[in-house]
Amino acid sequence: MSAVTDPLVWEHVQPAAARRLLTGAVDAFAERGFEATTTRDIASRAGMSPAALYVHYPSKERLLFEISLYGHNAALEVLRSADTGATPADRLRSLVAAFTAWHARHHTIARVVQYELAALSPEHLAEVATIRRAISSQIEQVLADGVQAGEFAVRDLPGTTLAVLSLSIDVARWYTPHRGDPAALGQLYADLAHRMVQA
Amino acid sequence: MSAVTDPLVWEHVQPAAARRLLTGAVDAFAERGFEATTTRDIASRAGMSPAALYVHYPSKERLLFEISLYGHNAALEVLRSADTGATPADRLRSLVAAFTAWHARHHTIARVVQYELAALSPEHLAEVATIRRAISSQIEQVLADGVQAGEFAVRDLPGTTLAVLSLSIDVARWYTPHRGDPAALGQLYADLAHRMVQA
DNA sequence: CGAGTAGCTAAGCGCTTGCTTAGCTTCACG
DNA sequence: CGTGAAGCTAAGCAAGCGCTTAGCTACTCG
Repeated sequence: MSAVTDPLVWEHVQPAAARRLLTGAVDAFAERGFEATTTRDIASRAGMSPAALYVHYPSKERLLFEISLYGHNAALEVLRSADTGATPADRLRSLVAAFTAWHARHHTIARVVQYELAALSPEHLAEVATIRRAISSQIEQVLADGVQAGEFAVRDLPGTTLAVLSLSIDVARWYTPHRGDPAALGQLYADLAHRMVQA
Repeated sequence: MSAVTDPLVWEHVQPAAARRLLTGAVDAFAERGFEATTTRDIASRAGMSPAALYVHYPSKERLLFEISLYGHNAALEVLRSADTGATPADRLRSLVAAFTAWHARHHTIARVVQYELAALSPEHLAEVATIRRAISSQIEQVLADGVQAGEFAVRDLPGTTLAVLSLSIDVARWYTPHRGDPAALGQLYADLAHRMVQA
């Protein structure tokens, strides 16, 4: 049950106590949701009293925002560095494989990223929404390039973009480590996505 | 924002006051999640005092369970009556179109069904889990039939089953009425799913 | 050494939560 | 007409919530 988030991902968070609080919050938010998680729960996962949380973060929502912002940026970065390949087909396969594998490998972070948007303040939501649009554009561009090159046959470009993203995003909902290797899942999904669009 | 659930769907819930509470709960759970929804919120959507809720339902969780159980059964029923067609390809297209359109048309119910499982009691969760397995089997069987008939080329049957389901389920996360006609979306997704598996 | 600061805890404040109680009104039915 | 059940509300209870306060300890640095 208690899937403990890899602390290496959060090495940039200093001091260590702030990092322990943050990883505890990721696990709690992913397992039970933001609203069902108490500040006492987060603090006790970090081995501290509830008040210690407020030494490092001004509110529970701010903790969520830091996780969500970092997670969105990480996902976008994964896409940007995976947009490689000679043809649109190669690029699409690389993008989908990387995006899917990220959602599996970091499924606790991904769950917070994808399913706790409603708990963000309007200002914070607007900030991550910008990143979400960039993520979506990255996929849409490759599909458009593939159509232009005659490699892809796509009837509804925005709809198909959303479907390709959907496939990877939904991994965060159901994935657990016993469901297999993230990289293998990425390959399977790259194949499925490619077949969805190829001419 | 406040997408009001079609009361026609809940005609079997009697008396009318119980139905108003239930549709209010569906809307509130879909918009804000089970944990963020208060019994006062549900009651006020039904135009009643908080105590009136307990005349009709023993707890907030029971309200969630009735919604979730009904929603799961409705989704399974939609699949069972859509499993028609001469070939596995026709059957798959029909299943995916119907399942996808249901998630769009009833996206508030679907959101509760797909994203509030963690708030159910262990006993209630076990009950809906049975229905979820039946839903999954329905798709897996068609894919297996298609492979046997040589119509489909599927490397990883459980993985592909999950992917096909994923595509439709994720509709509940992002769909709003302004995103177009549920039936058209169903056709698009039927096409995408078919292409994912065809030999 | 002495002062300041960072990091923490015990205690608790004001408020909201799910749910209960007591009692009122309406209406079917002998 | 009288009685009981059904359906509702006003009021409120105990528990738990996010967050604050006051104060302690350990460490850095002039």
